[in-house]
Amino acid sequence: MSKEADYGIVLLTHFAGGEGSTYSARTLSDQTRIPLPMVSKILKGLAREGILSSRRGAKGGYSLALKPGRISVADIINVIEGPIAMTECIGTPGECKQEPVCCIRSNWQVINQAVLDALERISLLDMTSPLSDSLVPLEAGRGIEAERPQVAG
Amino acid sequence: MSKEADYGIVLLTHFAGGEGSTYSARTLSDQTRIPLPMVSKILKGLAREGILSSRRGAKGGYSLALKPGRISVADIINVIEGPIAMTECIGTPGECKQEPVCCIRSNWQVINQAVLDALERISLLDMTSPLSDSLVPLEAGRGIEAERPQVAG
DNA sequence: AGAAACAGGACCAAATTAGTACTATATGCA
DNA sequence: TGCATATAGTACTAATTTGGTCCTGTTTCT
Repeated sequence: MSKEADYGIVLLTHFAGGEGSTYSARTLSDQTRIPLPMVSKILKGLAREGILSSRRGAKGGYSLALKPGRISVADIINVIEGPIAMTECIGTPGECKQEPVCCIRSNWQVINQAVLDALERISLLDMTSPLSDSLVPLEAGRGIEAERPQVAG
Repeated sequence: MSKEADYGIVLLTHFAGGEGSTYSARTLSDQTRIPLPMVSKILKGLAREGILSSRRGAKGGYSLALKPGRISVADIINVIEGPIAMTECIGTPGECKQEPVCCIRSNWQVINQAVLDALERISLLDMTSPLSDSLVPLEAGRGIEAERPQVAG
């Protein structure tokens, strides 16, 4: 994940913990220790995409455009980085020279979708308090046989 | 995911579908349409890490060092790209200036672990045939409320 | 001996990313 | 009205990462 998306989630979580308050870019930079120009850039983008609403001028700033329970981590990554894709061929089919002879593309789509689903189920509200540790990961077809492999040295 | 890891999985899946056969880099390059020098580089790395075993000289080549049911997708990504980490702070704690005031790091660790677990349960053998579509993604704490948010324009 | 094939680097070029800067515009307030 | 505050938009640069290549060994088979 890019730093911009990372920062974006930190910033938005800050909003979510703040009960609908309005924050200026400067305030957020101070509170999160993320450099001001970076904060500014990210917030501008999020406002353009409709995640934040903005107000210019004195006493202006940014606030969440939606309830924090209605925004998912997947949404945020999506608007900042573009579509979540583990492999290139997920996002841009037909662009890959290997595609005609590639027999694992459909499997990647299944895996990608599972991760996507997971990130879509985690809301910004969830991020404001500790997530349950008993998250159930996806189940594979046959799974790994017996013990873990001995790898490297 | 980097292209190198992507290619690596394609190549290894090829081995897994080939009943323990030995392949030369050139043969694999022909069969997968991945440029030879790239194939060569990747296979060398995988051999060094113990995923493949190699034989030099005429009639030499590479073969899987482990049963395909005992190697996970996570293992492969791990040896090619290094530790799977959605955010920088997962892999390198203490390096992030935001860490002292960051309250979502532990949540990222939970999410990261869930994805990691998922990828560890998918073996190379699984990749040789279509994965079940009914993979169950991780469950979030409270989850997203009602319908999806209206984002962008 | 010679061809086939891996081992190990060094190396380069292009793309991406992180971060900055500048100008314009809107708002609130004295 | 004038000034301070704050976002909007965009252009730019610098550094890192990545994808990809090449070369020089060494091993093994015929």
